Amino acid sequence: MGKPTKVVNRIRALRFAHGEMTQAELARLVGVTRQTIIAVEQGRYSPSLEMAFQIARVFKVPLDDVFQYSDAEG
Amino acid sequence: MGKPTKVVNRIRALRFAHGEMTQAELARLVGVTRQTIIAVEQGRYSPSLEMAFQIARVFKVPLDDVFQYSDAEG
DNA sequence: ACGCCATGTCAAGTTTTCTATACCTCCCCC
DNA sequence: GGGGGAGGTATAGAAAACTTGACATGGCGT
Repeated sequence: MGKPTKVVNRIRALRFAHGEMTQAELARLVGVTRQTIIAVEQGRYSPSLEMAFQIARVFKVPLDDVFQYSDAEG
Repeated sequence: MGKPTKVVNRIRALRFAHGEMTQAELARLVGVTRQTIIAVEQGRYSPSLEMAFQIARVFKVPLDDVFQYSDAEG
């Protein structure tokens, strides 16, 4: 299942916009494992608020720039 | 423990700024239980990203207006 | 004094998020 | 034609978030 999540994200785009940053590198900078990044990037589940803030911080953008709430779904 | 959380919030202030909205009413609008609102408002744990977006939506403000990430904290 | 409402606490339980291993495919390079 | 790096899958289990229900306190109105 995983319930496709109401929150969408631009992590993949932001990674490539930041020097082709790999999932492993992002995971290291955020302080989580690689599969957590994969799962969040794919929208299999939405991250904790703390992790969301840390991802935004890595990319030096506001949180709303990484994650958007989509009402239409589920 | 509960780990005092690196994320702080202005939920209480926003509730009072919105017609003295009660915790129970906010919980109803967000779609969670009253205890969850209490715990998040007190910073006992940080909410999921979805819940954070829903709270911001109730108050009609951006997410960054409700929650702030504070690096300094143990 | 009494009831009621808002806030808060505790404890036990479920669901979701996250970790740790392991393994798999595809592409590129030597 | 083998090795390595990047993305992805699967499983089991820990940790955090969230629920349900019961109970305690203080303020307010009657």
